[in-house]
Amino acid sequence: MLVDERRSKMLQITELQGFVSLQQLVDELNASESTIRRDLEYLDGIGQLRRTRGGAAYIGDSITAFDERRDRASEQKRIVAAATAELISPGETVLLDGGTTTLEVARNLIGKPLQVVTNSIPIATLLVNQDQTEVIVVGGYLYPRSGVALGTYAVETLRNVNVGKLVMSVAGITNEGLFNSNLLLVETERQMIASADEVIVVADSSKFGQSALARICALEAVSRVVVDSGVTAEWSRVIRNSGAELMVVNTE
Amino acid sequence: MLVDERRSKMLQITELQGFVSLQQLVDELNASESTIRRDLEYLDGIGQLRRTRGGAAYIGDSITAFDERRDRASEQKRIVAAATAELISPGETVLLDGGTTTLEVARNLIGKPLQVVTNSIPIATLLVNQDQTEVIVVGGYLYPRSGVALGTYAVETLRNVNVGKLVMSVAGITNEGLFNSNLLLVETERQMIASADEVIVVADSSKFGQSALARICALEAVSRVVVDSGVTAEWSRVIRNSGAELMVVNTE
DNA sequence: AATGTGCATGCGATTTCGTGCATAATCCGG
DNA sequence: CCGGATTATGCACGAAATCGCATGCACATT
Repeated sequence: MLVDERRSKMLQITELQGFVSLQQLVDELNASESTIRRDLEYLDGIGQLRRTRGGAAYIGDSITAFDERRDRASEQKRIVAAATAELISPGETVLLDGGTTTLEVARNLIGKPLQVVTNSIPIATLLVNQDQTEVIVVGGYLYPRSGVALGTYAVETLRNVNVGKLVMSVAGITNEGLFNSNLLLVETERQMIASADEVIVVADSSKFGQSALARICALEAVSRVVVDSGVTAEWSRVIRNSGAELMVVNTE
Repeated sequence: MLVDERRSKMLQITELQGFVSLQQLVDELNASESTIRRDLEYLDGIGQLRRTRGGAAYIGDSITAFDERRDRASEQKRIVAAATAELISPGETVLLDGGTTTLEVARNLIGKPLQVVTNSIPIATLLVNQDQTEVIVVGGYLYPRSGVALGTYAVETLRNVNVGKLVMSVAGITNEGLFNSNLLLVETERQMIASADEVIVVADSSKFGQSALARICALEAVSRVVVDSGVTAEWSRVIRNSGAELMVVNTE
């Protein structure tokens, strides 16, 4: 491994986590403790990070202005997201919708060789520097706060795309189908569904029975639903009757 | 294999990966270690890449360019970027190309009510949460490390866009016109120019006389050039003769 | 006081670099 | 077409930089 390469990876790890222990760097970079210390000394010297006892901390000027530590997913959401990521095999082409849950899924996809299509800027930011992942970003009007591209341009681009699997989250699931609370978003998601062979919906059990402003599609359009173990037997039956495969993840 | 062909491939490999080991170049190009060393020496000499122990690193607009020490050059870049931002009036629609310089311009646009179109994920990330700024992101294949969307999708989207001003940076400026080092990037930038009423080029004086792999356009296509005060009288004359307005920013 | 953890330094081993020189390829004027 | 000149390439070897291990010290905890 080259010197610059190693130092660059150190910074990447540090930025992603905020803090790193010296030991973690030793493990992940396959270098000796001394080498890591010397690198830290150098990087601290040029002001790229700050040494601390036992490791280092990242300093400011975050290019990924999305504070990933802010919208940290709950433990339960993380487990469901990890299970969803397991459904994606290396080499696949997958379309990731925006949202904190799918962002968490994306985190669990790091390291797999994949082609990822997304309209979410946070997801694109997360994956763009992973060498195994090829990222195609869907353009459009950027919705503030959530950082997802919506609208005509997004729909138009998606129309020219075809992917194996779509991973999306929703605001509500009822007998009538899937719901979300934003019309632009729903319009975009409809095209996503049309562009995907298989539709995977990630939801937590509280979403069942919840309706929202706009209906995305019927349950029949869904191939698979991933949910935490809080889901009731009744809703499990509804989902299975619709033809979707239900995957309940143990989150106790 | 021809000399230029080999060196061109070296640059291509280096740009794509960010780092390249000498050994990898030896293997992939079927040349001896000495030859590669001499090529690296040459390419480093003309500023196309940076030699490092054991290999080479890509020079250029990369969002992971951690080695950018806080020297006078980046201070210059900030001043020039700030002056460029002054050219943009509230209410305008502006297209921002990717790159560290244009990112710096974007920082100076914060607070102005604007409609910003960009193919740069870092710029989109920076501006998406500013209430006064409406962001339209251009989709496409995300180029690793620099975080800009390129390729067919990007060109296609840009074709349907029209903006008042385009702000772009380049790798080189000669009598022949503007140059950049990446074919996909150049293809996208050509469409940007076609979609803009006014083309503003931001450059530092060291770029003058520098050529690169691919030509973007002739000087006549440029409306305005912003540059630091290191530019020579001769180059100033060349630019003015081409019909572009030259804006020299005092960076002493 | 004993123990544990982190840090800086010195030193030998290893890798990489630059240079000199011989050989091969290419160019060019006649 | 040819022969000399120029340039490019490959190999070898001494010099220099880097890496990893070991040692000793500082500081905190038990």
